[in-house]
Order: sequence, then structure tokens, then C-alpha cells
Amino acid sequence: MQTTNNTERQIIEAARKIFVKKGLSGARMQDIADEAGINKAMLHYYYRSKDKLFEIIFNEALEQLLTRINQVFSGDMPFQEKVAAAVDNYISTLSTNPYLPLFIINEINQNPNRLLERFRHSPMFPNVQKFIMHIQEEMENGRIRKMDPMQLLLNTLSMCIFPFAARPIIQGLFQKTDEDFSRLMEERKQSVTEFILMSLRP
Amino acid sequence: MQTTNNTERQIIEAARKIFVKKGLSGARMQDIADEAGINKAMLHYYYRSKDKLFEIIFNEALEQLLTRINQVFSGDMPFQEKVAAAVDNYISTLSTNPYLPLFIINEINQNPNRLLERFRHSPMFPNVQKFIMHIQEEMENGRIRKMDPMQLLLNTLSMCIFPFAARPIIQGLFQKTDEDFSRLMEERKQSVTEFILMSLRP
DNA sequence: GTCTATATCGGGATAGAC
DNA sequence: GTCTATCCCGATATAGAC
Repeated sequence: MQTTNNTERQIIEAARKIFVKKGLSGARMQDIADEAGINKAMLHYYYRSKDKLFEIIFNEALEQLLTRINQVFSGDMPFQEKVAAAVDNYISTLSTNPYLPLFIINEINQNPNRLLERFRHSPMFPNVQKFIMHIQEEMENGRIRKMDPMQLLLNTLSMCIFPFAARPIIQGLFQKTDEDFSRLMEERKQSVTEFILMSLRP
Repeated sequence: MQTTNNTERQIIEAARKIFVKKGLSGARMQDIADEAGINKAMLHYYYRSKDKLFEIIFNEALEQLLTRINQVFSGDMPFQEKVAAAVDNYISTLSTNPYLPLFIINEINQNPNRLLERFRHSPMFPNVQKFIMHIQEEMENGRIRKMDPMQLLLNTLSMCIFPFAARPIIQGLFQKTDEDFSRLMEERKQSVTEFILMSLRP
């Protein structure tokens, strides 16, 4: 029914907002109900328990993040452009979903087999593998200097993701306003891409 | 008294272990008591409340982390060595305290003014400022290429810290054992230093 | 399907004996 | 200082009217 789907959606949206911000143990069912503009009992009516609701949110978020990581590396553009596109894409995504990586990381930390369950049956990141092979190919041809592709991948992800995770510290420490931070991240797209490509000069 | 100090220490050690791993909302006083091998009531006898106990642990951890970040940049060695020392120092520290940065980040996220309170009266990172000036000086003299020093600082911290924060994901995704991960981080000291210095070639 | 009222439970905190 | 027993509140979950 229409109301049903509507309420269900509202609950999911509210739950995402609260869970992603506060984590499983920090979130209150009352907060979620308030955020959704409905009654606490409705949450249980639709999703049975807090844990069940959380699992839905978590799996969705994980899917979203992994898809994102994967997708950029799948294109067939030349290496330099691929790096630029990846960096740009990550930073853009995180600008609109700043809490996402921290949320995922935390909950996996609390319960590492959440991740394993998810991947027991699904294929492992073919595109990351593909990207690594692309890197190796470039090295063979002498177009970039040699280094461990895994380290390069880690470097790229680190530089894109970490500033968002550490945002409150950065802003607090360096007295940056939200405005400042946004600008810094916007400039960062260009800066990180350059940083990587410059480092890879043979 | 001796027993007192001894118990106090035991409690603090236990509290650190539990809080750092589970966070404020995830930690249970019972867990801490168990870990310390004492009774729940003792926690309140010595430290009054969960919040009070948490504050002690948090402030200690913050102090430790910030001191560490600050100290490396204070030396008077040449630029290249300073970078190498910083990277080496961070990765070594985090290898033995892997949960530390995530803990700090999370709790500041939940309560941003924790950080502000801490710095209301103490001086702001003089050494980071000093490092930035050192960077600028190198750029002026053409020994390294020009870029925003702030971005360089972010890059450095990102590449050192992020892999530890994201450790469970990395290990899960790439099927790495603890052994593998340790080796990867060990190699990383050299790799990241090189990555940075290579990028900075004029 | 949506609400109010209530049962139930976990966990922080305290009382009080020793 | 250390323990057991208990209080009490907040939060999840359910019952039941509408």
C-alpha cells in the first residue's frame, strides 16, 4: 500500500541518518522515531527490532561504498585520467556523505565478521584487481616509476577518505570554518591528483 | 596506600582498553570491572561515574596523540629526514596503538567541543606551524616543487593514519592475515616517505 | 496501520555489611 | 577498601485499543 511504502521509506531514511551519525550503540530508537515523525512502536511494527533495522542500514551503506570504490576503477581511460577521475569521484561523494566511511569502519571494527558474511558469496572486487594490473602495466612500460601497487592504492584511498573522517579534528585544530573546509576539499581534488601523478614520474 | 594506587592503575588500564575499543556508548562498566578483575562498585568508589572515568581516558589519549604529532616536527634536521622521521614515528606508534586515532576521532565526532575545551587555554601546535614554515622555505629555495603546505600535511597524516583506522576493511577485502598487515605497514614506512619525497621533486 | 500504555530488561549508580 | 544486594532509570519491545 502507498502509506506503507511511504512510512517504510521514512523510517529507513531516519534510521540511516541516526545510525550513521551515532553508531549502533549510540543510536536511540526514540531518536529515529522522532526523526521520522512517527511513533516508536511503528519501528518495531515494520522492522521488528533495532538490530534488524540496523542491519538493513549497514548493508546498504556498505554496498554503496564498495560499489563506489569499485566503479571508478572499471573505466577504460588512460591511467592519468583514471587517477584523476577516482580522486574527484571519491572526494565528491564524501563531500555529500561525510559520515559514511567512519560509520562503516566503526561497525566493522565492532563486528568484523559483518564484512566477511557480506563477501562469503559475492565476488571480490574485480575492478580493484584490474586497477592494480593497470598500474603494473604502466610500470612495465616505464611510464611511471616502480612501486608496490598495493601501497599506491592505499595512498590514494587514504588521502581521499581520511580528511573527512578526521574532519572535526582538522577543523578544531586549525580553526577552520565549514566554509574553509569545503574549499580545502574542493582544492584537494586537484592537489591530490597532482600529488600522486607527480610522485609517479619515472 | 599501595593497594589503592594499584587498584586505581588497574582500573585505568582496564578502562582504557575497553573504552578505546568500544567507545563511550558501547562500553559497559561491567566489562571494565571484569577486565580489571574487580567489582563494579569499585569503579564508582574510585571514579564516581562512567562519564568521569571516560573523560580521564579520553584526555590522556588525546594528549598522547597530539604530543606525538607535534614532537616529530620540532626537530632541526633537514627537510627530507624530517619527513622520513615523521612517517616512521607515526607508523611505529600506530602499530602498537592501532585503535587510538579512531577512538579520538569518534568521540570528537560525537562531542566536538571536547576538543575545543582542551585547547581553550593551551597553545596551538607551534610545531606544526613550524613544519609548515619549513615547507615554505624549501619551496622558496626551489628544493621542492610548490604546493599548498596544508595539503601536504594532510597527505602525510592521511597516509600514515588511515590504513590503521581502516585495517579491518583492508584485511577483510584483500584477505590479509595479521602477519601480512604488519609486514605491509613495515614496508609502508619506506614506501610513504619515498612517495612524498618523489612527489615533491621540483 | 497507527497510536497509548505498559511490560521487560540491561546497565549505571548507591546502600550498607564486612 | 572491597564486596553483595538493590535501586532506579532509560531504552527496547510488546499488548491492545482504535
